[in-house]
Amino acid sequence: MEYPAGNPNPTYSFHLDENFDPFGLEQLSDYLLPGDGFGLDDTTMETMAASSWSERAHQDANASGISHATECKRRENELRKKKVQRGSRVAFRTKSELEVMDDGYKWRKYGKKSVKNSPNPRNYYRCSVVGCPVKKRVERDRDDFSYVITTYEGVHNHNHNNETTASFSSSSNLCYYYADRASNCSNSSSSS
DNA sequence: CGTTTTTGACCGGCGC
DNA sequence: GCGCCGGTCAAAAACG
Repeated sequence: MEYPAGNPNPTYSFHLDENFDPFGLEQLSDYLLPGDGFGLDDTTMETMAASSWSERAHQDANASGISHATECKRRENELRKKKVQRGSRVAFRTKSELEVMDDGYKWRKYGKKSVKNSPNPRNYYRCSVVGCPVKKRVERDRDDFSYVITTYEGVHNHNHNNETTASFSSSSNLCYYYADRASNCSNSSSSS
């Protein structure tokens, strides 16, 4: 699929320029939640972050019928392993009707899976540049379908191509990234 | 005709 | 072990 010129999603506010480059936020990604920790509002997220996802773990433990302690342990192991194996990881939650947003890179889809406890499928993409290790996942928020969760993994070993980044016009928007501290990167840009 | 999407198969980890 | 679950592969189809 070829992106239309400019940003296909007018409410998508993140830029790859000096202001906001998610790929430069490696230090934050150390605190990211494991995969199924998504789908929270910011209040819950803050609570969760403060308690090491204890709250969410509790919910999931109840849902799957295992003990809270076991679920917490599982999550800890998951996070630790992924930190070692995968390095940096950053997730965004964006209000959008479109799921695929132009972030300045070209992506090739390589998988699609339905995930447990969510009616929405998860899509897997890899950076089209050969040898580049970066992957991303895109899925709708299980709790609020008007939001899209995009998770980036890894760091590009090349520059983003300028053609697709050329013109960005974005209005103000909510865009949370999942880190130890909930950040509202609401951003209004008047550039065209 | 080269590249990307689609989609079921496959696989490895983990809980039981 | 077995089955579930999330992630990836790969062949064929679709695309432009």
